[in-house]
Amino acid sequence: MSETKPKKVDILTVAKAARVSASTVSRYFNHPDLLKPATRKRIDSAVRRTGYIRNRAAQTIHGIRSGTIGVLIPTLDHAIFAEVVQAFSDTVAEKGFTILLASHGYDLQREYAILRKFLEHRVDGVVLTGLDHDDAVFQLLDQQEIPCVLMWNHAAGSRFPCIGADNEQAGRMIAEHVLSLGHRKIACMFPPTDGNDRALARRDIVLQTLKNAGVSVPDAWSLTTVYSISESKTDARKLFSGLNRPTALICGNDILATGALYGAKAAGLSVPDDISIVGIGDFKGSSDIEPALTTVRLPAKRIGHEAGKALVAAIIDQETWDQRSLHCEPTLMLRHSARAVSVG
Amino acid sequence: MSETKPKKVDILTVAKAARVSASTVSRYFNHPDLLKPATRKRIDSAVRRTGYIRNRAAQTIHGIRSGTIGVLIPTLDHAIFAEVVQAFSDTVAEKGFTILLASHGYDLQREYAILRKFLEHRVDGVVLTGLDHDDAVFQLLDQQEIPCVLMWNHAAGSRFPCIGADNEQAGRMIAEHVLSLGHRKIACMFPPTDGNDRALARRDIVLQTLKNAGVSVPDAWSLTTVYSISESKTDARKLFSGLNRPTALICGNDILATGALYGAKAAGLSVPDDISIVGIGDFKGSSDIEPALTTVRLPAKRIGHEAGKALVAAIIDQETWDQRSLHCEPTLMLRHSARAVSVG
DNA sequence: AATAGTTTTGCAAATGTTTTCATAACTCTC
DNA sequence: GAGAGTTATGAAAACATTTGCAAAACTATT
Repeated sequence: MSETKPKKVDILTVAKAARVSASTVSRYFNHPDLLKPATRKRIDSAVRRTGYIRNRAAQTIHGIRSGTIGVLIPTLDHAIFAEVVQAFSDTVAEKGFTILLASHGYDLQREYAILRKFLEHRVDGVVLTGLDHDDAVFQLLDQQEIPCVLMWNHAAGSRFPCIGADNEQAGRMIAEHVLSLGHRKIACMFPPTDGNDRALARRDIVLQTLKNAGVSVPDAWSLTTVYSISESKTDARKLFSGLNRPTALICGNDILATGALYGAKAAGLSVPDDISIVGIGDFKGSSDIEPALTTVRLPAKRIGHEAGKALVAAIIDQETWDQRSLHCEPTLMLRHSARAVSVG
Repeated sequence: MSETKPKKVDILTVAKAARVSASTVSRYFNHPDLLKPATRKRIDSAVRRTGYIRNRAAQTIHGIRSGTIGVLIPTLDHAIFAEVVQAFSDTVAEKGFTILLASHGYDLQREYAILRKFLEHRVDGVVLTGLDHDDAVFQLLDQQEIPCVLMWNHAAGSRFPCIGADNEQAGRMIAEHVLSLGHRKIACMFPPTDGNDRALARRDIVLQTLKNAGVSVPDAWSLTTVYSISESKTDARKLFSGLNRPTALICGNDILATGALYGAKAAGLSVPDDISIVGIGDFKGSSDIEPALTTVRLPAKRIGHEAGKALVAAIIDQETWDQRSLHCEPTLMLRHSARAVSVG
C-alpha cells in the first residue's frame, strides 16, 4: 500500500511548503496561539495546497488521545440498542470523538476479546452494556486504567459508573400496574437471560412482585421467547388458543409485546377486551400501534446521551470527574392495550 | 494520562522478560514461522506475564494496516441501516477488522467531514451508503487511493463498486403489482429525498410506472412523510378520512407502510377490504403484522454481508480484486395487505 | 576439524508526529 | 544604541513498533 503511493504528504511536506520546521506545523494544529499570525497563514495555505491529512496514529503513539471511544453492545439488530448507540455517538461526536463499534451477541467471552482489541487501538474510553461482565473484563479495565461507563442499567454501588434505568423498578412498575387492574391470571413472556442481565432483572422482579401479591404464574404461562416479533406472535397465539387463558400478559420488552398483539389478533381476540397485553421499554411504534401499548418507558435517547457526556467528562476531566452514576427514571405509559379485569 | 501510568508495558518490556530483542518479539507476532519454537515459547510466556497489549497505532505508522474500516451511514436510528451495519460488521470482524461508525444525518457536507476524520485514523477502507455523494467525497477517495464500497444501491457503471439492490427495480415491481391488482386510484407516501437517493429513485420510478399505465397521482395523494410510524399513521389517517379516498397506498418503505396500517385501523378501515397498503423493504415485523404486509424485499443482511466481503477483498487482495459491483435482487413478497380492486 | 549452506537473531534505521530546551528574533525602556 | 524581557521558532530526542541487512548460531557434508 505504502509503496504504491504516488506522493507522500506528511508534516515534513507541509513544513517545507511553508518554509518552517515540522515542530511549527505541529504547533499550528495543537498550540496555534504560540504562532505568529503570518506564520499561521503560511502554514494554513501549505496544508491546503499539499492536501495534508493528519495521522492520528502518530499522535496516539505520543500518548496523545486517539480520539476514539470503544462501544460494545450485544447486537445492533435490536432497535433499542441502535437507538441508544445513535444518541451516544451523536454526543461524543460533538466533542470530536469517533466510535469503534462492536457487538458480542450476548457472549461475554467474546466481549473480553473485543475489549482487548479496543485496547490495542488505544481507545480513550469504553462503554459497555449492562452490569454483568466476565470478571476478566473488569480486571483488564482496572489494569489499564481506562475510563469506562456502563450503559443501560442502573444499580447502586456498581463497579464502574452506570448510566441507565433501574430494570427492577421498571419490572415492578409494570407488574404492579397489571395487579392494580385486578388481574390475577397473569402470563409472562421474557427473552432468554444468558448474558442478558437486563432481561433477568426484569423477569425476576416481575415474578417476585406477582408472588408477593399472591399470584403464582403457572409454568405453561411462563414463556421464554427470543427477541423477535415473529417468535412472540407464534408463542402468544399458542398461549391464547389454550383452553385455560390468562387475562393479562406481561412481556419483557416491547418487541415481544408487539408480536403478542399480532398473535392476539390472529387468535381472534380483542385487546384489551379479551386479553390485556403490556410491555417494557416504550420502543418506537409502541404508542402508534393499534391499540397503543401500555408499557414502561426506558428513555434510550437520554441514556445514550448521558452516557456519552459522562464518558467524555471522564476522558477529558480525568482528575476532577466524580464517577457518578445516573439513574434515568422509568415512566409508566398508560395506553390502550390493558384494562381492568372484567367482572363478567 | 501517560504520566500517571504506574507501569508501562511495551514491546521492550516483553523483550527483556523473554531475554530477546524487540525485533524478535515483533517477529513473534507478525512472522512466527521465523522463530525457533523455544524462543516462541519464552516470548509467549513473557507476553502473558507482562500483560502486554499491542499498540495498533505504532503498526499503523509503518503503513501496516490499521485494522479498521470506516462505516458511514445516514443514521443508525432506522432499523434497516442497523440491520445492514450489523451484517457488515459481523463479516469484517470475522477477518479481524474493527469498524469506525459515524452517521451524517442525510447531510452530505457532514459526510465529507466525517470521511476526512476517517482518513486521519488511516482506516483501511470505507463503506458509504447510497450512490449520491458530494463530489469532494469522490475526489478525496480517489486522491487517497483508499478502497471504497458503496452499499445499499446498485447501479451499473457507478464510480465505485456498489453492493445493493436496484431501487428502481424495487419501485417498479411494487407499482406494477398494485396496477396488476386493478388499482387506478392510487396514493403514494414517500420520505423526504434530500440527501437520500434511495428514496428518490423509488419515488420517481413508482410515479413513472403509474404514469406509463395512465395513472396520475393527484398532489393531495402524493405525500412526503418523515421516516416515522407516528408521522405516517397521522398522514395516512388524514388521507383515509378524506371525502375522496384512494383504493391503494404505495409507501416508500415498510416503516411508513406500518404506520399507514395503524392509521387505517384508526380511521375504521379494514385492510385490504377497504384500502390496499403496500411498502418497500420487507423490514422486521412486516410479515408478522396483521394483516401481513405486501412489500418488496431488499435483502439487508445479504447486502451488508456482501459489502463486507467485497471491501475486505479490496483491502487484502488489492492487486487482484476486480472491483465488481453486485446486485442483490429485490423480491416481491405477496402477503395480505393488498388485494384486487373491488368491482362493487 | 573444516567448510558450506541454512536458520535465527540483533542492531540500527525507519515510520509520523510531539515536546523540551536552547537560541534567534522581536519589543520596550532607558 | 544598549540592555532586559518576551515571543517565536528550530533541533533533537522521544513515543512504539517494524524491517533490512549483517552477523551469530546451527546443521550437514567431506
